[in-house]
Amino acid sequence: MSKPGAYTRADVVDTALRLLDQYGLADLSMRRLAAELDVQPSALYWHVPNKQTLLALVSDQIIGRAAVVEPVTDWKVATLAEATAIRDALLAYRDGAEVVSSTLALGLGADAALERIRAGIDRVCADQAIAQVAAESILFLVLGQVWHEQQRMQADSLGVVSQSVSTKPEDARGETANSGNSAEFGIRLILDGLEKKLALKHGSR
Amino acid sequence: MSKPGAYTRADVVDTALRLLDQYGLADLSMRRLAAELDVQPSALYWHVPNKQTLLALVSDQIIGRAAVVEPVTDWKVATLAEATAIRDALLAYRDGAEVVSSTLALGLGADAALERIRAGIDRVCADQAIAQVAAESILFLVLGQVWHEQQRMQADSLGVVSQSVSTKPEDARGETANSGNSAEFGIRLILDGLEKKLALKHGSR
DNA sequence: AAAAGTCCTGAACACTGTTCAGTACTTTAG
DNA sequence: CTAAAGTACTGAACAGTGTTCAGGACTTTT
Repeated sequence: MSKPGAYTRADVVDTALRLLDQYGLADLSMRRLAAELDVQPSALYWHVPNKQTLLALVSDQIIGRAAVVEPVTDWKVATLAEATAIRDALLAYRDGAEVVSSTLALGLGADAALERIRAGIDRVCADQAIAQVAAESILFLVLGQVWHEQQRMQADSLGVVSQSVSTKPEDARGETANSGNSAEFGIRLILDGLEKKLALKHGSR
Repeated sequence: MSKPGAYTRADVVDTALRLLDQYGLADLSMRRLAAELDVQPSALYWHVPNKQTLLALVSDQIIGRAAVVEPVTDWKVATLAEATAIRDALLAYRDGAEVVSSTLALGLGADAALERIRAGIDRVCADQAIAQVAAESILFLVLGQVWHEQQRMQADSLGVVSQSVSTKPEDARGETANSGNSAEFGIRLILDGLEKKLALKHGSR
């Protein structure tokens, strides 16, 4: 084994995730992470090759904590539930969408998200290429929306309050509920489009 | 006026855009930009308040150079053409999608892209909220795809060549053509889904 | 001739990710 | 029981980063 007080890679990743949620991605530096663990910055590089990899591990942690969806028969409902679970997971951590987006774009990890969305689609879509594009479409859509949303949250909380006239009293609750629905709405557009395409394929046989 | 050899804000932005395309976003530092203009780094802060704003201006430049689409009657064709024009604009500059994504997420500029896509949708969609979500869906989809694509390009060119067996001779041309088609495919899914939703709304009256 | 405005210099501040030789400690091997 | 190997870390440094700020030329306006 090792020294009793020694940290593992999992400890480092967990602490990084906690700091991310607490201070945001911009303030998540290797030095800050090291200080939080009462350790020299260079110590982190024993556990992790570089910061990018650390963020990839954090990403995996974020989407790994997405709720498990109970199986349902309708593939559209199932896929929508899967996408919503991922959406909620991204929303659960500060700057979650930005971290996962970057990681995914760089091609490191975070593939679990795609796989989960594809699982529902694959049940009805035989064409692998179509299923892949459809799943990517849904994932990019969710990531883009949540990223935008989280950035706005931070901007709002950071004093740039617009206090505009357009803020009707009912909007306070209404907006949060609506943002969830309008997120679903975009996904539904893709699913409906896919359904139509699949129906045509079956019908033209 | 001013000293003849003096730079304008446009000069700074244009040079930034050139350096972005040449060396990529990661290597686009204020110091490098200053060196390229034969100027001290601090001089840049007379033209621009900070780097984020600079990148926002660069973003506007990128999507501002998207080709003008000739007007067509079919709203779906028109919107698809608009989205494709934006896609091509992003692809025209190295790391174009990443820069625009970040700018858009931060809520600075790059709204022109959304407006262009919405224009086509607004022609048939009376509900502002629906049109907004549909347009956002398409834009996020395009940004995500191109970002991923450009990152893979850079990774490939940077020696991490997979030289896998799956690279059939025809794929060299085929992939480029296909990536365009599969990009269109995702957008079409959204447009088809929207069309169905609109048809239901009209039919249920 | 004086004031105002424009564009930039030079130096510094407070960070950042990362590397590397060395060190204490624990576990395994002979 | 001693020697080697492996684990987890220290301390210092390197080479950069965005940004600020007092001041200096230079041009234009008053």
